[in-house]
Amino acid sequence: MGRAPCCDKANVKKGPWSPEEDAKLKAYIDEYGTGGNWIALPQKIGLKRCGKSCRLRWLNYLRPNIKHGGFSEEEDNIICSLYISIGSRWSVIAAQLPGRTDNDIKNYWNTRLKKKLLGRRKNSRMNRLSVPGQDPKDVNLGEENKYLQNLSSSALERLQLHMQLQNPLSFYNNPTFWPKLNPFQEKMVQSHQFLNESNQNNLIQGTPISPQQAAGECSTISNLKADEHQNSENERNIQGSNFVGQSNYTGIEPVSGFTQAELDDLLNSEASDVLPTQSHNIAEFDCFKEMNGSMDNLEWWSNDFVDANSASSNSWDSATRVNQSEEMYQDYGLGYSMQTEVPTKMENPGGFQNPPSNSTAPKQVMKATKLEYGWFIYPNRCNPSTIRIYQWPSGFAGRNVPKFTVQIINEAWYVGGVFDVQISCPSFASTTLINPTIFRRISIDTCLLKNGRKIIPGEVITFDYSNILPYPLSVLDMKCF
DNA sequence: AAATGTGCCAACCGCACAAGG
DNA sequence: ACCTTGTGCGGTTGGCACATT
Repeated sequence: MGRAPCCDKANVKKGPWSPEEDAKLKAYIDEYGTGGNWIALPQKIGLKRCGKSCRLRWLNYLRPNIKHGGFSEEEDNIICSLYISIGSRWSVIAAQLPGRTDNDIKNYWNTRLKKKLLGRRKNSRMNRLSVPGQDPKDVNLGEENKYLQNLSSSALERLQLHMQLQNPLSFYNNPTFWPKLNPFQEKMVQSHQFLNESNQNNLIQGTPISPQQAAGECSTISNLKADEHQNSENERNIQGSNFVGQSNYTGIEPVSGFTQAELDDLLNSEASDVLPTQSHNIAEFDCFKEMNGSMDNLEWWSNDFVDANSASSNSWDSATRVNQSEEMYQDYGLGYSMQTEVPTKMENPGGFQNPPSNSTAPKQVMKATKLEYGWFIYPNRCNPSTIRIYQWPSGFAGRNVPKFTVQIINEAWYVGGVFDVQISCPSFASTTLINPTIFRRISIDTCLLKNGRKIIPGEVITFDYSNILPYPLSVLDMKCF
């Protein structure tokens, strides 16, 4: 037996709203509010409309400060980045764009932005994929085709977008497109070249880390405990003078504290080898100490990884597997034109003074230990000098959403280059400076910042973009120099 | 000029979830 | 524990406007 209809379908008007109906609804809600009952509302006003229809009309059209059309490049960036990371959670995406409704964004994505980003070659490409075994080289293609066919269209889109960002001809991966470094940065590039090459051997070349692998990475994150002393030092500095002096950190340590053997092990591990150990080890994280070691918190963290393996948000895992046949995608045009958006000069974010890169002047550090909610970072691909930090909304508690964590979206944006990174958080009085940081293949190791670990000047930071399930709310800016 | 195709967007539909009885 | 109800969300559709053939 089906569900009872929410209203008498025979006696409700459908279709476009008339100006009179709009006026009635708006006048009533302006004066009395919705009364907490949309179903009863149309009868009170005398509208022959379904309550759901009234709600939709109000939320999508009549509500104050609603914007229609005219999406800016900045909004495009946000929508795209969030779609790649969280998929079609339009309401969450809409929460990042004041005045925009989920319906508006959904329509905009489906009718324009998706085409703009994915280009028109998708179909021909996918058609080729549907004929396995044509190319003798594609011995494993049949299996992967099955896998691809099982992906949702959303996952495929996100995968394609992701793969585009890994395109070696893309802006992100092609140094010739990058803005020129200042002399200090050039010097740092040269002086750290051998480190880059050394680290490169320890990196997972062109291969996104699956959620399972990410879980594995977290399972080894207790290696970071060795840094706790340094962190404590930093914390004292932060809470005291807001200054972190030059660190002795050499940056030679393998990525994320991994040895090559550990990395190999990680890459060869099956999820079943990894997941069972995670809950034991993550209990050692600072973040859980901050959260009083609550098992609830432990649970959401575990669920986060489980969710990352589920169908709804698994495209990162998908990327890992499909990436084995990356050539299938590599000649996609870069649907997203950002070359023209590269600023000719790096912007100084408003609100604080940034000391010269080679200055020995004290630098302020963001007080990051008391994050009430979580943060995640995503790159503003339009403006390569800017990435953004998002904050978890408190309202999502109870929906298996982490109270706080730090995540990253895509590593490709950062590939190569040396940046001084200054994190500016308006809600904090001070800022964090990473100076210098070698961004070779970058994604924030979620655990590094998740546990409130301070970013140490001179250290090599590894970002991990793989296990992302953020529910963003507010935006803060983080800018690179 | 008519037919057809395409883009766009408001609105609808059905499902999932939470709250309350 | 189960059922009912209201709400929120994402996918889909219908229809209008404009472009192309």
